[in-house]
Amino acid sequence: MTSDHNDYPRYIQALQQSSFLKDSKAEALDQLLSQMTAEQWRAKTFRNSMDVATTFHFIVSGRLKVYKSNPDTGREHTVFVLSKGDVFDVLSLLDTEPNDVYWEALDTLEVLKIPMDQMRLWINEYPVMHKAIISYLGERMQQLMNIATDVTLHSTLVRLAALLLKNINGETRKLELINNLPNDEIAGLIGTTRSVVSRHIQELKRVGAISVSRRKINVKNLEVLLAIAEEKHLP
Amino acid sequence: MTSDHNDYPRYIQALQQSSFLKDSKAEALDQLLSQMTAEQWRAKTFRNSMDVATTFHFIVSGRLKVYKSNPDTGREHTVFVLSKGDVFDVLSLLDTEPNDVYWEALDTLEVLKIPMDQMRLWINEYPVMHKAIISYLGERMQQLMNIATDVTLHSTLVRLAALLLKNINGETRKLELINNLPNDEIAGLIGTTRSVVSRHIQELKRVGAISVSRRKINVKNLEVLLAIAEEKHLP
DNA sequence: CCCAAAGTGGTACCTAGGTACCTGTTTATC
DNA sequence: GATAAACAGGTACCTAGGTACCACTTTGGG
Repeated sequence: MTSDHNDYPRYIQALQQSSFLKDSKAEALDQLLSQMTAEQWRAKTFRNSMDVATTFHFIVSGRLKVYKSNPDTGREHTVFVLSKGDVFDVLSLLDTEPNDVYWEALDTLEVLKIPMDQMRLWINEYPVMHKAIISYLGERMQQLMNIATDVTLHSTLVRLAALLLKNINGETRKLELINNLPNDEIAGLIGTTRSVVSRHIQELKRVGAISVSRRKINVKNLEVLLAIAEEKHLP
Repeated sequence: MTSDHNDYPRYIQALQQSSFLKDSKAEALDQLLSQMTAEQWRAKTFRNSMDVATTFHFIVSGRLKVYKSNPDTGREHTVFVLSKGDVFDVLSLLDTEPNDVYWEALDTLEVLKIPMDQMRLWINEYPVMHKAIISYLGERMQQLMNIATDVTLHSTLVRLAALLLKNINGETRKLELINNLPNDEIAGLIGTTRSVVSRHIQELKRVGAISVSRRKINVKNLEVLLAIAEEKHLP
């Protein structure tokens, strides 16, 4: 892509905002963007590890879920929801053994893509990137450790309350990132099934913690939600 | 520690074997070991993130479990079992937010320790370490992703069978790393409770997949175990 | 060597959460 | 705008797995 492209400033801004590239200089980003191609994914399009192993992606807008599934039972577990500034797949970038993971667009997704080899070359040209990658991986590892143990250490109701709290914007008190998602997707995020989520949403409405209108969850009572998430809520 | 120490050759050998240090030169390892102190942990001694945040550890011998727990219920989930050549805590090394994790010795544990700051300095002197750390983190992340989704995607029996298969030595057909562990600890590894493990061990004995003698599990029939792990076993 | 106390494993009972079935709601087609 | 098809959510029923209780086995102190 050349710098006279219509969306060039918007793309540069998206790259600048990425925590993955946070220590990179402007000219390095220019050089990177010049090698990239823009692509649109319609909602619900998905790829697996094979498909994305040879291309590295930056998200410009939209949401993408990263999940594993059991084809025999149809159960899914969503590990991350990625959005603006996030990248995938970091593991392929590191040349680890292929890991069968799926990526699926939750909305219309705008990505910038670059061949994996070129991305590796670019990183080697800017050694400061190694530190950035390490801290990115460290953060993700910590998140993964929590996700890994959450399912066994806490009940589904507690996990649902914690999920809502994690995604509330401090100022607007509105849900971010996970708003507008059907019960299906919420279930995947806490490692359970849709019907259990539905049941718990009824319960949370009943105790006045939330209200639901047109597929949007509104938090009504933070204190109750906190009490549930911290397992202080005696039903 | 000076190079005239009795166990010096054994320690050097342990460091050489570590995948974390695999690309390091002999003199770099000497320099590292010179700054280290040996320490023994008796079985069942444990530390949390606070305790180990300021010291970096290398395991020389023995096994160490890394786990999270819910103090309200007493449930525990073991994330990793570390042994000879493994290191902890990598996340503290990266200066990420403290993560409340516990470490507990499963046997008598021999570690080499070094102040965290000195470890950071040493790494910065040997830039090849950055790549080693990245690939170490990548591998662990992949493992964590599997652990995170296993609990929701597979039943406890399937997870137990898979755990046994993962720890069988290809040649001797004996269990490694997890042998000799009480049902308690096995339960922590697959994210369930001791009683469920006990019940499943009865079941596996009944179908002839394993036998148990003096707290040691012996795999009798790999095919049956594989069928269960791959969910092809119709009970 | 005896006894207490801690450690380990087995199992009956019960409940959290999963399956299956249903109703209502939105989107696409002619 | 009518109708089908896909999508979304609610809930009765049932089972996998957790709790609680027991019995046996090992360890350590006098």
